[in-house]
Amino acid sequence: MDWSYRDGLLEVRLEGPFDPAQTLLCGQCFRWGRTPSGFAGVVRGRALELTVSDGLFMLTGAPQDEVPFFLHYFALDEDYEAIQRRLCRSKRLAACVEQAPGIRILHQEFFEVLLSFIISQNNNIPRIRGIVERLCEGLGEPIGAGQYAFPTPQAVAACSEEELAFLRAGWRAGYLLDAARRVADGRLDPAALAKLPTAAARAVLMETRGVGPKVADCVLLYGLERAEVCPMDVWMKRAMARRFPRGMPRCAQRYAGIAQQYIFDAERADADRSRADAAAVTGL
DNA sequence: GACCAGGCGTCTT
DNA sequence: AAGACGCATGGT
Repeated sequence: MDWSYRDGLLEVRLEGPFDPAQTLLCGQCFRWGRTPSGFAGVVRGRALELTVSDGLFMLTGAPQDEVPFFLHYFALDEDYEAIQRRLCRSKRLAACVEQAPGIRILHQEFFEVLLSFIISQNNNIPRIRGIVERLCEGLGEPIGAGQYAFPTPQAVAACSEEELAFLRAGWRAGYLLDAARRVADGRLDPAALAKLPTAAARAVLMETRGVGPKVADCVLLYGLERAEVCPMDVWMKRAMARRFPRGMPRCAQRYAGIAQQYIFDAERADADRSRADAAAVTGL
C-alpha cells in the first residue's frame, strides 16, 4: 500500500473501492459527519478530517505514530476487491455490493461499538447520534475545539443510572451501565473475546443486559473483526422476512436488505430526502 | 398527534 | 419454540 505522511497529513493512494460517504454515513458508526470540504469525526480520541478526491485519501488529525492504526481503522490495509469477490459468491451479498460498492467495514474500538449499538436498539439513526454525542460531551475527555473522546468504560461505570438521565436514552441507560461495568471490571474483555471462537464470544457478549443477537453480531463485526459474522447477511434475512412475511414480491428482488438500508441512511443524511425517495431507491 | 425506529426482556401460549 | 407486548424518547 502506497502512503505518505507529511505535516500532519496522511495521504493514501487508494487501491480498490472506498467511498467515504457510503462508509462513514451508513450507520456502522455514529461520530462522523459531513463538512464543507469532506468529513469530520472523532476516533480513538483524535479529531480527524477526511477528504477523498481523485483516488487520493487525505486524512488530517492522526499522529504519525498512529498511522498503522488508522490505516487499519479505515480497512485500507485490506484487499477489498478480493473481499468483494468473496461476498459476491452469495447472491444476496452480491446485490449489497452492487448497491453500495464503496462501503468498507471499519475496524472500530470495542467499547464504542458496544455502547453505540446498545443505544441503537429500537431507535433511529439521528437520535442514536444525538445520544452518542451527549455521552461523549458529558463523560468523554475534551480534546479541543469543543470535541470529546468517547468515554472510557470507567467513566461510564462510575455513574449511577440517574446520572445517565442526561443522555435521554430511556430504558437503555441501565443496559449501558451494565455493559460499562462489565468492561470496567473485566467480566467483558475484548482481548479475552478475541481468543474465543465466534459463537462463544457471542454468548459472552449476550450475558450483558440489553445485548441480544443483533447487538452482539454488530459488536462482533464492527468491534471484534469477526468478518464471518455479517449482519449484511444474517439480518437481511430477518428484515426481509418481516417485510415480506408471505414471500418476496418480485419488486423486492432489488431490495438488498442492510446494504440498501445503508444507502437509505446515506441518502437521508446527504440530501434529507423523503421516505418516498428512499423507497424509490429500495424499490419498496 | 400518530406512527415508528437497525431490539431486547419478559410473560404467555 | 414461538408470539405478544411494553419499554423511553424523539424524528418524521
